[in-house]
Amino acid sequence: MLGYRSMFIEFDPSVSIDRILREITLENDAFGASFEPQVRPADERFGDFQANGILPFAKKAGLNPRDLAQKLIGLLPHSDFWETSIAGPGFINFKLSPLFFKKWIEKFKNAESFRNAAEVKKPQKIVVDFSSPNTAKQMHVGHIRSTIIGESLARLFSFIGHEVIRDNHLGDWGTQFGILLFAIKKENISLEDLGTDPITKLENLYRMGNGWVKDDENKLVQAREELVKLQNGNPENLALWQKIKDISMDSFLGIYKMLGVQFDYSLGESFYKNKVEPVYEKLLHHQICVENAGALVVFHPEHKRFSKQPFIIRKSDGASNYASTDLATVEYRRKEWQSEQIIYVTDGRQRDHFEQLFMTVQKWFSKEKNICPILKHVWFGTILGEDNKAIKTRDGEPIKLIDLLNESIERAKALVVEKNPDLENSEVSRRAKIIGLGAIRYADLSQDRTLDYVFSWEKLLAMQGNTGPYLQYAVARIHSIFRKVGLKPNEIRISDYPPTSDSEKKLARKLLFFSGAIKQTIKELKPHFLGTYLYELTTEFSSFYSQNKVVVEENEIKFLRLILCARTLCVLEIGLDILGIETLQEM
RNA sequence: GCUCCCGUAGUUCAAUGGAUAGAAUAUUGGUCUCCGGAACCGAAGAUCUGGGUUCGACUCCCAGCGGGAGUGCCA
Repeated sequence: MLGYRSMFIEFDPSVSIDRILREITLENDAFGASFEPQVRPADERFGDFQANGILPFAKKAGLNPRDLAQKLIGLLPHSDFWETSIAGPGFINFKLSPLFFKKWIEKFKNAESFRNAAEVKKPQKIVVDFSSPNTAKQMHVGHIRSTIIGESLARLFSFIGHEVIRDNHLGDWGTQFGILLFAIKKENISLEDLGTDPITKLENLYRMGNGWVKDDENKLVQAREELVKLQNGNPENLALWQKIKDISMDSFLGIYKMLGVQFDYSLGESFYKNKVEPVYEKLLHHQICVENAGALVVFHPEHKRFSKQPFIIRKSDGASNYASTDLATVEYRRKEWQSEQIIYVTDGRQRDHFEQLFMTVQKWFSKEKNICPILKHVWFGTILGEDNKAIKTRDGEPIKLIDLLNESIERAKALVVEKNPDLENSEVSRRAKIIGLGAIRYADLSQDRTLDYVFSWEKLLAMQGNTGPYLQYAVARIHSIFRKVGLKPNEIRISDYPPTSDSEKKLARKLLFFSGAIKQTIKELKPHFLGTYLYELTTEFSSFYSQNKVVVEENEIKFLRLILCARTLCVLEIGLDILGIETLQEM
């Protein structure tokens, strides 16, 4: 009887506690199947986990919550793994025993066992659609969030066992090409000979062209003609367009390489331009869309807003727009790739668009009795300028993404040189890159993605306090300890001792919450939950490190502390890798 | 007009409806014979206003106030 009820050492201990509470309440008259344990991590002062479910349950049943809590505790089989107590109005606190910590540390011993423990039961094929810059322009600060958040989510999905397809949905078929082609021809520019920074040249040309057409109706007409020629397949314009795309991709790839991002596909809107006609036909056939003022639009009568606000899928001049290509894209990803889930990582200002897109797709797929992939819009806040307005490309000075990245690397370089005056240049550069890019990534990923923030160099490039380099520093120090003892982290044997000192226990305790942090990050698709957890783990480590000397005479104490270091290192390296932040052995 | 997002220490950010709202930074006092001071320990400092729901509200609902966004042919 106690066999199946006995506590298993789970990656997430709250799972075991929840299961046992459900088992013992299920057959009991006082509780029954409707009892929800509500197991949460507890405040350190009270224990390690708490079950809050007694309070609402007692209220509903008209019982005294403390009495009921007492009853529940009475039903619990004795365990060497925890102590329970009732507190406040009826919280049940679980304080895990040193034995539990010892067993947990023994069981989850390397990246492999962490990964296995975190794996989902049913892996899915998930498309992550992110970054998606427009060709003919440089990537600017506005693109950093999609790129970094998207990559992090992709890594997270992979970590828990999903199959991930990274797709860079390039904006390579917009109206910008009319203006750009016009400018190229008028200035008689050769795209083969744009010098060392071709993308900047293109961008300047576009800006120039944009200025012309604004003031001159005649030039606007000519630019439109170039666009029409391109869309009709004019070979000259098509060749120029392809060349522009190649130049753009070169510049994007430089940034992706720095950031460790690799796409499986970069299909872009142009890929779908010939796939929209059948979509129109199908949606018309199913009476999902209607013609309205010359355009083809979708209304959703059941929706308070979209019953009036149209989703325009074909413009009145017959041309497609991003709604058209997005529809075709969903169909392609489902049919060709069998995607079960599609995640779009874009600016929050596109929320209406995606809401309308998703509703339309669901109706469409439902009519055809096709399985509709799970569609999620992972939106993020705007990066604002000093004036609290979005940083825009057209006016003002857009901050180029490449400049931001390089600036951070330069700042890191100065610090690395300051700390290591004799280090050779190549190693300085290597470390500076990892530290500088880590700082930027962490700055963005450590805050809730849905919030806007005002752009500031200081914020993005900070290297002290709650920052990427702080986490990297802890990793480097752990490596340093292992160098000192001449052992590798995976060579550390289990100590006979469980965590005993205050900071040993606190550190071990924090390690247990890794799984919870992963789950919460997945549930909300918000990497800052993981970032916050890693920061908290790091502060526990730093505290432990300064209060407990690791390399001591007594072997069992030494190995206990070394194993805590090894496990902390493992969690930090896995977690930081999910955030896309590289680590160093020395910094 | 309608819809959505956001108002938390001086500043920048946290807080699956749960116990005394956590950090960073700035200010300030310590650690400084230490396995790496990019560190550690301490002090001080905050939930926009008013109602409501709840055993319990930063969190949910309503009304204000303030900031931002979207709202038919850009993406």
